[in-house]
Amino acid sequence: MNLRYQFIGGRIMKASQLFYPTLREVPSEAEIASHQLLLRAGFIRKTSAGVYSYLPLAKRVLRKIENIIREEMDRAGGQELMMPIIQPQELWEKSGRWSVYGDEMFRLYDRHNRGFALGPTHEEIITTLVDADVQSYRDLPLLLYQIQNKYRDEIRPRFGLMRGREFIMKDLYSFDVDYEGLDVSYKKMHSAYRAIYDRMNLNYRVVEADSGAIGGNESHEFMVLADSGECTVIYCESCDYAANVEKAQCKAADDIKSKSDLMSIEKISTPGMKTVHDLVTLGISEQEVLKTLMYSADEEIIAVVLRGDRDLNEIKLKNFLGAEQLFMADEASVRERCGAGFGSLGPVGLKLKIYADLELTGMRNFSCGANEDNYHFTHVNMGRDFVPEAVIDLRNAVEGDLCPVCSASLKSIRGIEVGHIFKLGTKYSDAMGASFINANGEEKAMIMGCYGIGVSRTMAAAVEQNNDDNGIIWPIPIAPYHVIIVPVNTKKEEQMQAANSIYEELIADGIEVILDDRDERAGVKFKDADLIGIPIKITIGPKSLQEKQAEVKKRWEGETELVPLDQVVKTIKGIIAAGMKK
RNA sequence: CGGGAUGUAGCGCAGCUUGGUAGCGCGUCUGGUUCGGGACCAGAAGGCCGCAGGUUCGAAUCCUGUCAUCCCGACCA
Repeated sequence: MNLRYQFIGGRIMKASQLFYPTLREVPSEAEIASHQLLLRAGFIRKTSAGVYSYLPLAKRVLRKIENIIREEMDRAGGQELMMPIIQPQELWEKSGRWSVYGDEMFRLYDRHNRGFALGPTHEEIITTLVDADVQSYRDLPLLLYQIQNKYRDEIRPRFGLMRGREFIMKDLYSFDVDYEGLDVSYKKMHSAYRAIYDRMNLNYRVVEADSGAIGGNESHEFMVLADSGECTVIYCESCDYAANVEKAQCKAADDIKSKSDLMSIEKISTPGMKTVHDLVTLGISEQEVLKTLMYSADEEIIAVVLRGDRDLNEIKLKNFLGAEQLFMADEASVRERCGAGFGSLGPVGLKLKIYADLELTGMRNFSCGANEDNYHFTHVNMGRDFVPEAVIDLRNAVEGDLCPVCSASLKSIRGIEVGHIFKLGTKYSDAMGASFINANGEEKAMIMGCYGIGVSRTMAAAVEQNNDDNGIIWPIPIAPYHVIIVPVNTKKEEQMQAANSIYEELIADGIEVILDDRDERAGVKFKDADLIGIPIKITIGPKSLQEKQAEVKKRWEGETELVPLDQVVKTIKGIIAAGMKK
């Protein structure tokens, strides 16, 4: 393999000149490993909440990630372009998202008071662009991508690069003549994404996802597995099923159907009891309680019922209802409609549409609010005491649920969403009027897909997954430098001579290497080398030098290997080649 | 947006209760001794105590406002 695989810029490779200000102490604002380490190791500095400067080491990592992405996008037939960050209001009004996007969108106004958005995404621009210059089916399919800064005024930026307000993203948009074409483009991207994360040596999983506000019907997320992840992934060890918890289906669990006889409904006094947990003090378990939630779905108040210990999945509810807006009803209007406040609600006698979770099918004789403050019913049964509008899958899947595909027990794990691919269909091509003339001379809307990768977030995710007490451990394919050479004492000429000659040889072979020529004590240099996470460290010290040897240590392993000086370059090349392929 | 916390030197913090002109550790600079996992000694530089008002003879400290940052939550009754 050719190690001279990419030149990512930067000629300064001597630590004495490199700008990587390391910190001995943890900045107090940083909570998670990637944030702390990227700050401490001199990769990033905060400019304002959720907005960061990327220092030279970080820039190199970003370039490597970008280059891997570029190669795979190009291989899949993508063409790179670049679109503006500043986007005119009128484009966003055309798609209807100027109002829909809300506070998440940074807005600014020019001297003529014309509105602009700082692009949170680029569907509007690209669709307009393609509309203007693509008229014929002969020009399709088209796969266009860019790597660009994006802006989202997050409610709460957090965790450093994980959830920033300015971030780097690769976004590709596909334009096809029909849905079969979209399937082809989607599959190309799916495998390109796998190739990208494989090449970066990240431990990830592809999961089924909800396509959310962007619209469309098929969607996958690429999750880098890490405890600090903001997403919960539900997956099956017996088959390939994996889904974002927002999407994960719950099976109707026939086998847990209660066999007890139906008992008569009974009203009990429950003074002051408002929560499911309160009822537990009466000897009723959370599994025997029926929880009633009131929602306002496009102005209509509805009731949702599910088992007391379960969590409602609002996305499932929203999708089922096809509602534009869904939020919990306020207590005043609930009291007006139901005659009781939160905590005393139940489905019995309710004159509202009731949506019941699938799991309730298997429940008998449960307890719920009586729609009268301080009273509950026990021995309530669905079908007899109330009839729901629909019985559907409404709850969040949890570990131990049955796999919807193979019925094995599901597991749950945390993940960082680093990639997301969508089938969009014609949502934007319709809105922006992006059409073409097909072979029969008919005008048709282009069928679109969009495919994103959080570049800066991927860098953080890589750190999150690859670190130890001493610092970062970069996977070789995205490490800022492959090798760091540490002469134990820069004042000893023979050490510097040996270090320099290895340094020159490695550079000549296209290997990216830092020579730590600083007049520092060995301990300081070792600590910094570990902190910034360079995968391979070569130590030149008096002990081994006497034997004409250097010490080679992999950052991810404990042992040091003694290598004859004239074999060092060969050894290093071997380690890198193995690390690039892994 | 709701709740909580914090703003004092590049970083980490003390001082604030009980007002009296700012301190510690790390880092930085100079000199020396050291030199294989964040050395030691001596010296030095560095602060509109977030900002704006107010109280007071006097404010980092008390009061009001404001801004910023971080954490939790944002509707599971």
